[in-house]
Amino acid sequence: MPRYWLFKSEPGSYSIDDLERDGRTSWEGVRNFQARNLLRDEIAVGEQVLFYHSSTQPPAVVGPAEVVRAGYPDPTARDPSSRYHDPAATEEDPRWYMVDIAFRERFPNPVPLAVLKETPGLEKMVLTQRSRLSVQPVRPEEFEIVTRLGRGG
DNA sequence: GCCAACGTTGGC
DNA sequence: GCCAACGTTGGC
Repeated sequence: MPRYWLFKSEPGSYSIDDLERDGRTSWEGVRNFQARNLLRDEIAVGEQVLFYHSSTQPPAVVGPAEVVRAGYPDPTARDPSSRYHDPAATEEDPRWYMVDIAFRERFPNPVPLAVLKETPGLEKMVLTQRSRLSVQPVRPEEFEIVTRLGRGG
């Protein structure tokens, strides 16, 4: 049973435009243990991801993407020149993980956070309850509702 | 720019 | 192992 996820990114850092241009990308830089555990252990190839723009006006889900490579060590953790460098990461214990995702679609109608908050069926979304988690699970019915809104229906 | 929420760190 | 201090995220 495939599962669904939501990945947050500040568009100034990496946006849906960047993903569309690149085709695919590695989701580096996640430095939160709960999110790390999802990336390392749970998220599987073929699963769908809602791409969310945070810290922007308005914050919104901007389109779906797809997981094309499952969890593997995030090399930026061991790169001293990276802003994501973590001295605690070693080859034996990489500490931080990432997955690769591919562009699938850009919503004609990005779905703002305010709309998510007032849409029936989305009351329990992790996004509105534990908003700071940058990689989070999405229920199948939530994915369905959000993609319908994003496609304009 | 403010500030609430909350994850992480470190002293004890 | 607790918990206060601190830092970061992210909506507003």
